[in-house]
Amino acid sequence: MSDLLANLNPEQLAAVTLPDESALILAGAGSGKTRVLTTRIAWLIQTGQISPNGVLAVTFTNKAAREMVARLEAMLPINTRGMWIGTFHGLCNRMLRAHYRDAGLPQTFQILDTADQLSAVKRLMKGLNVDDEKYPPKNVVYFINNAKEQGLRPAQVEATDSFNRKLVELYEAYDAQCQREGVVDFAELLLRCYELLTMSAPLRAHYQNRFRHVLVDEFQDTNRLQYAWLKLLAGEHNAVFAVGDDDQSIYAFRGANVGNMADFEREFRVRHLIKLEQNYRSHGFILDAANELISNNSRRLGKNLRTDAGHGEPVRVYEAATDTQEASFIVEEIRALLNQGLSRSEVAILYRSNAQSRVIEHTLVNVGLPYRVYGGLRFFERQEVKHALAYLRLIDNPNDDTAFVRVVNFPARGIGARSLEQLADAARLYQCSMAAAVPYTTGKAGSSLGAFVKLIERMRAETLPLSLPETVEYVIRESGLIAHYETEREGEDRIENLRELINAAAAFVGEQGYGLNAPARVIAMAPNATDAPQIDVGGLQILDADTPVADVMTPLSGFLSHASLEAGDNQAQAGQDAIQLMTVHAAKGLEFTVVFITGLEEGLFPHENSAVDPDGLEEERRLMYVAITRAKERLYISFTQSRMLHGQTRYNVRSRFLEELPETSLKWLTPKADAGARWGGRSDNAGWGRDWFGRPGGDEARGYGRGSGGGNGNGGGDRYVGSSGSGRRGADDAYTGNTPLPAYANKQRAAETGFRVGQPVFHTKFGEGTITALEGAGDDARAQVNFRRNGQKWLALAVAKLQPIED
DNA sequence: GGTGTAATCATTTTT
DNA sequence: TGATTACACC
Repeated sequence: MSDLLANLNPEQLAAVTLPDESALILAGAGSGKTRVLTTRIAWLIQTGQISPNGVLAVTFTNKAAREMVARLEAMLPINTRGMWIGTFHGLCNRMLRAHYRDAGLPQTFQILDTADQLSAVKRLMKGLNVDDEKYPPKNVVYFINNAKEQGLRPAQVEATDSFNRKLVELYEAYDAQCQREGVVDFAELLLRCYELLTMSAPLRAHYQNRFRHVLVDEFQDTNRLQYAWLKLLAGEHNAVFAVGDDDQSIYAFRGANVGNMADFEREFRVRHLIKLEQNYRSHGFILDAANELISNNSRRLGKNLRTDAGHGEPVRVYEAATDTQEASFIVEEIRALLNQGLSRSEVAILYRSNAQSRVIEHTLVNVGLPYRVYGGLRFFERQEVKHALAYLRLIDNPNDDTAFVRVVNFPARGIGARSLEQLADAARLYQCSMAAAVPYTTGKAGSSLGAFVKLIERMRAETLPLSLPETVEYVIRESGLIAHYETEREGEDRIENLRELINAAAAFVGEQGYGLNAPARVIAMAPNATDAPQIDVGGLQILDADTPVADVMTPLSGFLSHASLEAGDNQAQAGQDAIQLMTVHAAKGLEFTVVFITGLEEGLFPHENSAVDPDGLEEERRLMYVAITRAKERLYISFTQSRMLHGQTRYNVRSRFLEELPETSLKWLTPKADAGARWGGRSDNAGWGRDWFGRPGGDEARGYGRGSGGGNGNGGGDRYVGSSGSGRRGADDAYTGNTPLPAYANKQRAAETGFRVGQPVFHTKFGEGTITALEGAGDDARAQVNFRRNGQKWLALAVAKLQPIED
C-alpha cells in the first residue's frame, strides 16, 4: 500500500485517504487530478474498504474513462472489466439495457446521435406541417435537450406564450415518436435512467447499496440532470468524491452548471474541501499569468496555482498587422524551435474558433510542416459508415425510422419522396413505425417498399447465426453498399472505411470479451464471467447485489451503442509527428511544451457573442485560463490589427485579457501600444469591439506598429447606427461587468425606458425575446432577456437598445 | 436521380 | 471567404 501513496504531495495524499464521506476536490490545472482520482479508487480497494463492484466512477469522455481504467489496472492486479467506470451516457446505457423493461424500452433500443436527432425532428416537423422558418429544427432540438437536461418532461415545461406552447407540443410529439421507434437520444439516456431509479424503489435501493463510493471527474462540467442522477445514486449514505475545477468551467453553453459545485458542498454536507494547487506542468511566469488573469473573475471558489519549477521564460506577446502575418510569425518561430531539437508534437497552436485555423494551415502547408487539426469528422460519423450502421440498426430494431429513412433508398431502389410521404402518412395514421406501415401502402410504392422490407427481413434471418464481424461483412455486401461505392468515382476510401468497420466490430467483440464467434444477436455472458445472471423479483429485473451486473447487451446492440456513444477518433492523420492545431476548448486536459494562443482580440477572444453578458465574459476568461495553463515551458500570445473574417477585413483592438496579465511575466516581442490611447480619449463612438464591427474608411492593412489611437474607429460607424434609427449598435453595447464601459453620449436615454418582466422586446442583434428578469436601477439597471434565437442574455438597459414590442 | 448553381450563413462540443 | 444546403434542371 505504501507504493500506492508514495510520491503524493500532502494535499493529494489527504484527498486520496479521505474518510468514507462525500468530499470536494478542487483540482487546479496540472495538479495531478486523474492521479488522485485513480489512486483514491485503488486505495479504497486495496485497504478493503470496498470491492471493485462497489465503485462507480464517472467521466465525461470515453478517453478519460479509458485512462482511468488503464491507470487502475497498472496500480492493482484486478480485472476492471465488470467495473462501473465510464461516461455518464455509457453507464446510463448499461443500466437501461439491464432494466429495459422497467425503463419501458425495447431490449434493442437504439441511440440517436446529434445528427440522427436532428433528422428525427425534421421528419417529425414535416409530418406535422410545422413552419420551419418560425421553428428552426435546430432550435427545437435545443429546446428539447435543454428541457431534458433540466429533468423536465413536456407536461412539466412551463409555457407562457403560444410560441413556447408549440415547442412543448413538438417536444411531446418527438418523445412519442422516439417511443414508437424504440430510440433514445443522448439526453434521454440520462433522463430515462434518472426516472428509472426515481420510480423503482427496489432498483434504487439495489444500486444505492451497491455503489458505496461514487467518484466524479470534471465535476464543474456536470449539468443539472447529471447532478440529480448522482444525488439519487448517492442516497443518504454513500460517499461522492467529486473532483473538479471551477476555473476550468468552459461548457456552460451546453448546459454545464458550475453552481453544482456550491450545491454539492451544501447538499452533500461536505466537510472536506481539498485544494490541489501544486502545479506540475507549467513554469512560474506562465502560472503567474494564469493566476492573475483568473483573479479578475468574481464568483470563484478560490485557488492559486504554484510551482517548484522556477520562473522559466516570460510569456511572449506579439502584435501582428494581419492574420497572415500572425501565422507567418508563428510558423517561423516554430521552425526555429524545431531546429533547436523540439519535436513537432510538442507544439500546439490554439485558437478560439475553428475558422482561424485556415490561415495557419495554409502557412504550414507552404513551408511543408506536418500538422494535425483536431475536431474533424469522426469514424462513425462518416456517411458510408452511418449507412452501414443504419442497416445493422434495422436488423436489430426494424422500428428505427431514422435508420429506415436513411437507407430505404440508398443504394437507389426507386423509392422517391412521394412514396416516402405516402408511407409516412400511413405510419402516422396507424401510429406505427414506417417499416410497420409498409403493408398499408399501395401501388408501385407499396411493392418497392415491400421489397426493401423483405431485404431487411432476409438479412435479419440470415445473420442470425453469424458473429458480429460476420454480420457486418454480410450487411455491407448484401445491402449493395459495396457495389454502389465501387461504381462511384471516389468510392475507394468509402469501401476502405466499410472494411474498417468490420475490423472495428472484431476489435469491439474482443475488447468486450464476447468471444469472436459469439452470435451477434444472442446475449452471451463474458466467458470468464464473474457476472451472475439476472433474477426476476416480482416482475423487476434485479441483479444480485454482490456480483457485477451481467453483460446485458448482445454484441450487436453493444456495438451499435458503442458507435453512437463513442464516435471514434476525431484527429486526422493521427500517429505522425505533427504540429497540433485545435480550439482552446479541445485543448482542455492536454499539455504541450510550447503553446501559441492566437487571435487575442476583442470580439474574437473574448468572443463578441459572449462578451455581452458578465457570465459569458467570465467564461471567456476561464477559456483563456485553460489556454494559458496548457503550456509547460514556453507560451506565446498573439493578436492582429486586422483579420479576414467572413470575407471581410475586420479591424481589431487587442483583447482586454492582455491587460489583465501581469506585466512582469510578459515579454513584448513587438512594441506595446498604449491601450488607453486606443480606448479612451476619443470623442467619437469608440468602444469594445467597435473596431471589430466598424470599418475604417479605405486603408487596407495599415502598417505595423501604428501609433496610438489614430487610425481605427472613424468612418464606418454610421453604417451600423443608421438602420435601426435610434442610436447605438447591437453587440458592443451590452453590460460588461467590472470592466469600465466607454462613455456613451446618449447613455441615459435608454435607461429611462420602463420595462417589465414578461415584456416582449426586440434587440437589433439578438432579435425577438422576452424579459425574464430585471435588476438594478438607473444606469445599472439590467434585464435578463430570453431571446428566441439566441437564448438568455443579461443586458444593461443603459446601453442595450431594447425595443418593446406588442404582445 | 444525379448534377450544377444560387442562396445562406457562419463560437465553443461530448455523449 | 468558404462550406453547406436547397432547389432547379437535364
